[in-house]
Amino acid sequence: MPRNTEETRFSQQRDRVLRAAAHCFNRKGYSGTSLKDVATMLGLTDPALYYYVRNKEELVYLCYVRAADIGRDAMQQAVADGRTGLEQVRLYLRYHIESMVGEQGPIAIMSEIPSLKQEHREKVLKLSRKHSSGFEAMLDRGIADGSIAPCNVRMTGNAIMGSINWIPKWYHGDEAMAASIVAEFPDILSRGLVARDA
Amino acid sequence: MPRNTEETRFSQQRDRVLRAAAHCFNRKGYSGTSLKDVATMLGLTDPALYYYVRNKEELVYLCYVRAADIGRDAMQQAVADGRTGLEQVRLYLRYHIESMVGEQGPIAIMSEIPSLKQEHREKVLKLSRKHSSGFEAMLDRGIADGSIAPCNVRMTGNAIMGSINWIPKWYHGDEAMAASIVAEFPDILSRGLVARDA
DNA sequence: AAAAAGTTTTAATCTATATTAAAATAATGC
DNA sequence: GCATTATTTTAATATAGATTAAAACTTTTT
Repeated sequence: MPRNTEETRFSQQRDRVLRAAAHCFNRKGYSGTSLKDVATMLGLTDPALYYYVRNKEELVYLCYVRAADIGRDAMQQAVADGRTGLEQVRLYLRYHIESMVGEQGPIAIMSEIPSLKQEHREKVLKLSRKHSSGFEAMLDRGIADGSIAPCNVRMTGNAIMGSINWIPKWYHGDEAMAASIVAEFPDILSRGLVARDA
Repeated sequence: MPRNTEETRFSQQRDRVLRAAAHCFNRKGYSGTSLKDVATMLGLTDPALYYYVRNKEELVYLCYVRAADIGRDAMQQAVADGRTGLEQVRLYLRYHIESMVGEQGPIAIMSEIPSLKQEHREKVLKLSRKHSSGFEAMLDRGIADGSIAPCNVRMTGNAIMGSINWIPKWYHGDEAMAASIVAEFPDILSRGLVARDA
């Protein structure tokens, strides 16, 4: 019991740290936000953060891993829930976007991977590539099953993922806006994919 | 003659500075890139940059203004050249993307506007909003003339612009890739807009 | 070819902020 | 209530990198 509760409390607190950091990083960039910025946001002083992360670089790294995990979860769920490739894409968009603008709080944009130290950079790039491949696989599936019109999956993936990645740049917690994004984006981003002949 | 040639040489050099800076900023962010990084890229030492810009903040500001100008030019040209709203959108996408991956060298992503000092921030935000409105106006025009299916222009604009803004994050000068982007993106991004009934 | 203007460099300063160390406070188990 | 562990703070250190100043080239002008 002790081990367990302590661990959850610790990791809960750490998650708060990561969310606060994501919020700052999304607005002012990695080096643009000081640890003090993040700490202040949580009502702490900067050195307190070192209780949760080894250093600033690791803080970013963990934010990115968290972002990747959330994206992966959305995709897995979508693949499980959707029948056709098109359905899967639509569900993925919905799930992922719901996470981004919802409860899970701000999710870090992976915009400064180059600033990570080699080991971390490679791990994040790996996750990132995996996510891209996963998305392209959904597109291929849709093309194969006839729900998606043939297209350059690589470029289509880049286009759609870019649009999603950019959301945290202009969305900053406005509730009404969140609803609007969830309601509109999946459709806007997938409308161009559907096979005409069906 | 003297004034003129000197001025062009100066502004040409300054443009090289801005392009080098944009390249660095796009990869490692504002505070993540040192003036030394930028200078080294041009075969200079850091203090030399102060001959072209007042300080680092102004360097970013000028990069952003340059980016805005290029986007504006693309849009103006598109509005001049296209008949229907849909045509204008397509041309704009093509022109803007051609600029981004072409001659004009890397164009800065406006991802750290919050780091600018108030005066500059306001100016850039103004340009940015103007650009967004311009895009939404093209969409409205298309909906009015029947070339574009009715949609939430605000969100559709956010979606498409986000996709474009993200390009410099993954495109880093590969020629073949550039051709592919120019060939595919305009179509990928506008396919979802076209009115079905036509 | 001397003077002036334009451009870049070397050397010196200055500050913000990441990080560490040690101490203090709060919480928990016994 | 005491001892241990967890969490945060205050105080001190260290350094990178922006900025400034003054000097050295370089190019242009006359």
